[in-house]
Amino acid sequence: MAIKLYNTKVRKKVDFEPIDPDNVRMYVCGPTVYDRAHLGNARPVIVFDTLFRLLRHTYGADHVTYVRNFTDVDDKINATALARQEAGADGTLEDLIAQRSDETIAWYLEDMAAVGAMEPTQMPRATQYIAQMIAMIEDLIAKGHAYAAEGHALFRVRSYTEYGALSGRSVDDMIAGARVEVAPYKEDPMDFVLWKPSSDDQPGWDSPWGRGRPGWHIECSAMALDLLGGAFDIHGGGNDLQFPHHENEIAQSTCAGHGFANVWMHNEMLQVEGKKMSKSLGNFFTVRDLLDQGVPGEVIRFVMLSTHYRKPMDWTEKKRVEAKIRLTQWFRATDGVTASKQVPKAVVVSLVNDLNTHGALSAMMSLEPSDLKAAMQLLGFPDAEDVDWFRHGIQMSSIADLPYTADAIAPLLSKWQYLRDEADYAAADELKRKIEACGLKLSVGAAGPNAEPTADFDPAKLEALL
RNA sequence: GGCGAGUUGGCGGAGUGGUUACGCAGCGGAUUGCAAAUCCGUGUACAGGAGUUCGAUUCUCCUACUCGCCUCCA
Repeated sequence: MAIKLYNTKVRKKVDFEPIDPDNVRMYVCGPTVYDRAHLGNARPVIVFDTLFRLLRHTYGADHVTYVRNFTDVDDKINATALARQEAGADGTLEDLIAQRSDETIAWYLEDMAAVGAMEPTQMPRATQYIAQMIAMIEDLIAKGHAYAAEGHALFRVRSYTEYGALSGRSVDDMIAGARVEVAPYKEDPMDFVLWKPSSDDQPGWDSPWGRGRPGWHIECSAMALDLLGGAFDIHGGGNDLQFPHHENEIAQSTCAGHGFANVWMHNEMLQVEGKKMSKSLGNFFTVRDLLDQGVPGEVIRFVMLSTHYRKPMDWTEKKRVEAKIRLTQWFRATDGVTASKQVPKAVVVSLVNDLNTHGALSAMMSLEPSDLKAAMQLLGFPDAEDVDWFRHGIQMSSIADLPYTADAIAPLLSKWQYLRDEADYAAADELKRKIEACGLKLSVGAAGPNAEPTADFDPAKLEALL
């Protein structure tokens, strides 16, 4: 089935035709590793992970290369390292910077794994590509698209006539907007930094322009070239990166003589209860915060996939609750079931249509268990057999296989059943009321009475009932 | 100020030039000692105005409103 993707570059959906079906190549802008990933950071990760899975499903698992970088050259990382040094931490500033990056990367991978994201094929770090960046800058200068000035290297925006095409802006309009940094060493206010000088307390590398560090944009161009070649298939990221980051990447790579990405994909932003997530509004939280609050990663993933990636996604408490209910039903339906070999067509049809994940989830509402399981696997949901919170709930509802409170619950449920069998409903209801006061919820299924713990479950109260 | 996206039933959220998803909630029913769960049934909504058309929620233009980006931020 042909995949259609919305290409920001041409502002419409296009049939996706890989340059090489045996090696489909995708680059996604990764995080700056200075702190825990917030919920908004998880959106592109989940979106492009889903695309990665779809591409693997379509072209074969070994025929897709997915590169996502780590930006580990950044002033916020430096600031943390410097603060630690001043607080008396051992090691050089370089060590402390590396330490901060390393721990942040470990957190990131842990949190993203929790929401079901596979690791990309390659995860290059900016600090490993300094030489390639310098080479590319030198090439741009040699070709007249960049220049050195006062320890900086700058991209000459006026030398690239297509500048602004991706984001639909013109250089003149932007200057009219007057929100550009004016600097004496710039030929034109729109020119952006490829390389900048470092002071002694900042990390730096030797370069033809003196000791310094790369600007933000050049790393993606250099890494993509090295790992994916001069032309590749898909470049993704949040739509806040469209300008200037992606515009600048295009300018750099194109002027260096490379084809760069054919398809540009941008996900919309995340909101929380209808508002932008921000520290000042007090609605800012990380993926780890949610996980620690007991929100399972697959619930986060479900909520993310329930809105199309090109629409703003509103994270709400209500959606979180509904997602968990839905997933519980699906896990219940697929527990112990063998997945179908083929993913149901209705699900694939939605996904290949510009990653209509909501449509896919909708189609999954009416599937047979084995088909549902196959679809869930394609979308990156774990198997029911591997989900701890789900297993725990099942265990609690099975009299034969209860955890530590089994001895307490079993006789109580037996007694309740006995009273009901005897039609002594007044006594049965009274007992039910007491048991439920302990935070258990009673129900009657085909196999007999069940007890499921609620959030208020208190084993101590249960012990007291005996 | 510049650029862009969006506005669908009570809510969430797809999609389509004519037959109008899906989920939640609601309502009716089955079942149930009562519940829960489950099952069946049930809802013609597409911001406003103008235009194109035999016909527009779907295309074009205008208006209103919302949101995002332009500044470290996915």
